[in-house]
This record gives sequence, C-alpha cells and structure tokens, in this order.
Amino acid sequence: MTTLSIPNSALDPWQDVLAPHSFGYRVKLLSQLQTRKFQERLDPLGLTPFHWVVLCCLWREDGLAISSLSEQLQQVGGTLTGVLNRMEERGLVLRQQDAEDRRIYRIWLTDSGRSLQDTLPPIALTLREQTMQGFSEAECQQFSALLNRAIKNLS
Amino acid sequence: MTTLSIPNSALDPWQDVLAPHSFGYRVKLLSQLQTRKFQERLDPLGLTPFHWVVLCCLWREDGLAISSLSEQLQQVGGTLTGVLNRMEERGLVLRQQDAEDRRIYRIWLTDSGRSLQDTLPPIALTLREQTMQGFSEAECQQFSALLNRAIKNLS
DNA sequence: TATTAATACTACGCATGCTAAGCATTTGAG
DNA sequence: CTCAAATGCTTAGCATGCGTAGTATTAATA
Repeated sequence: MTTLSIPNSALDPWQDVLAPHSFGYRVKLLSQLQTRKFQERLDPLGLTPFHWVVLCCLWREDGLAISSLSEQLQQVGGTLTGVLNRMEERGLVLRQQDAEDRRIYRIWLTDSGRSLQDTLPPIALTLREQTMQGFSEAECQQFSALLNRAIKNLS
Repeated sequence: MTTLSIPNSALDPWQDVLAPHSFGYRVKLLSQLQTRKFQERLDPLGLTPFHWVVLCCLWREDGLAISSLSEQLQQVGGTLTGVLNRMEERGLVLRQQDAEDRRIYRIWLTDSGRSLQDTLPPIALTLREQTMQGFSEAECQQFSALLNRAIKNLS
C-alpha cells in the first residue's frame, strides 16, 4: 500500500471502467482516505467519524427522531441503532421515547456531546483544507457542483 | 431516507464543513450510492462490489500475490483475507503458495472467475453512465482530474 | 553461521453498512 | 369500534474495513 499510479489513458477502451483506476473506485478511495485521516484525529478523543456526523445534526437541532437522522444522513435505520448505542454508552447522547408518539425515540445531546462543538469543527476544517490543497476557489466550487450532480443522478 | 437537500450557501461560516452538507460527507455519500446501485446489480449473480475489483486486477494479471492486490487496491491485508476466503468458497479464485517464496500466496482465477469478464464490465459501464448522466466530456475529465488531485493530497 | 530483522499472511475484535425479520405503536378503512 | 396496514425502531446475520497481534518464512547482519 504505497500510492496509486495514474491511469494510462485511452490504451484500453475499458480502462476507465475497470478498477482500481475507474472513476467509481477512485471515489471510493477518496472517501476511504478521508475516513482514515479523520479517524486518526478522532482516535485520541475516543470518537469515530460517524459520531461526528451525528453530532453535527444534533448541534443544528437537538432532540431529533432517529428517523430524521436517518433521512438527513441517508443511512438506513439499522446502521444508526448500533452507532447510537455506542454514542449513548460513550456519554455523548441520550435516547428518550417521545411522549406523543411512543414509536419515536428522540436523541438528545449530553453536555459532553454539546461541548465537542468547540473541538471538532476545526479538526474537520483542517482535513478539508488538506484535501483541497492547491485548489482554487473556482475549482472547489466546481468539484462540489459536480459532486452534487453525480449524487442526484444516483438518488 | 428520501433525497438530500441542497446546502443553503454562505449563511453559516461552518456550513461547508459540517455534515451532512460538507464536501467530505458528500464524497462518502456518492461512494455509498455507487456501492448500493452496484450491489443491486450483482446480487442476482451472488457477487459483491469487492469481488468485482479483485476480479478486475486478476483479469489484467493472473496469479497476483495478496500483497500486490493490497497495493493496487489500497486496501489493508486483513480486509483482503476475508474477501479472498469468500471468493474462494464462491469458486471464483484459488489460493496457491508460491514455490520460490513460501511466505507469498498467489491468487489465480478459476474458469468461473475468468468467464465473468464478459458479464461484469458492461454492468459497471452502465452504472458509470448513470452517474455521469448529463455530464459533458470536458466535465467528466475535470471531475476525474479533481478527484485525482484530492486523492494525491491525502495519500 | 546464528540470530535478529523484515516480509507475507492470518486471526481477532470492533465499527460501519446492508437486508430481512420482528415488535410495539399508531393510523385508517370499513 | 375493530382490525388490517403503515410507521418507528431493534435484532440478527453477513460483508466490508481497520488496528493489533501472532505465525511462518526469508533476508540481513554480526
């Protein structure tokens, strides 16, 4: 596992479809690289990248239903159950049954979870700056726009 | 889990850092969406997206050492052990100890694994076309180039 | 040559992720 | 009002992924 070599374009008609040089696999790789780098930074805090994204949602609006988290993060409920269990054990959040509709369980920040709002965003910003190193403002926006269009195409 | 709403730009200085609208999370989402769509197509064949990427490497060069697969795919060895076990059970590949250096185990395609070279690439191509729907040739190339630069920044 | 270091792989434990099935609760149709 | 359908969540099983530790083999060094 050193670095990924650059695809030698147009020799093979399938070259941009076959992994590991395919567009699809490179998207997966970038995602993995981000996760690995972020995990490194979060390890000392006993957190994971998934904890981060759940906390982001709750900082914006506390007491979200699990179904709302599921929709915002585009993650299936079964995945969230495990993550929220571990976040609860870790003391970041609390689960509370909704009094009106007892099918709903709402997730509330603890003081510990709320206080991370000062610590974590700068870490995430540093990672994004490393990812975008050498990109002009226009390139960042173009990258972001292309990403949104691709996501929309698959949604 | 319906669709992801568009970020309302520039209201919050952190808006492009905080999940789920952050660049990083959207990369992860695109990766996940690709995997889900691909998995749907591969399910009837009893295959997974990871099987696909290993097969791509072996079609190009059969008898690769596990360490070579690990480097090409940028995946840690521990992950490959499990995948190759299941691919062996599935009858796609064979493991064989290298006679020269008995630390090395080489992976060889079975006839079944080799014959998938006719079936799978068109499926992958269809998925890529769906992802890039509405993209000009220039936009595809730009997307690809930005992706390569971001990967390099994190490698 | 003896023994230490490096290499290739596996085993294990934990954290995502997915699907399918199951449970409790609420809604809605008759 | 009743009961079937829909909703919200959890559970279980499987497949990635990662880090760490362990085993076997080869290379390097003294």
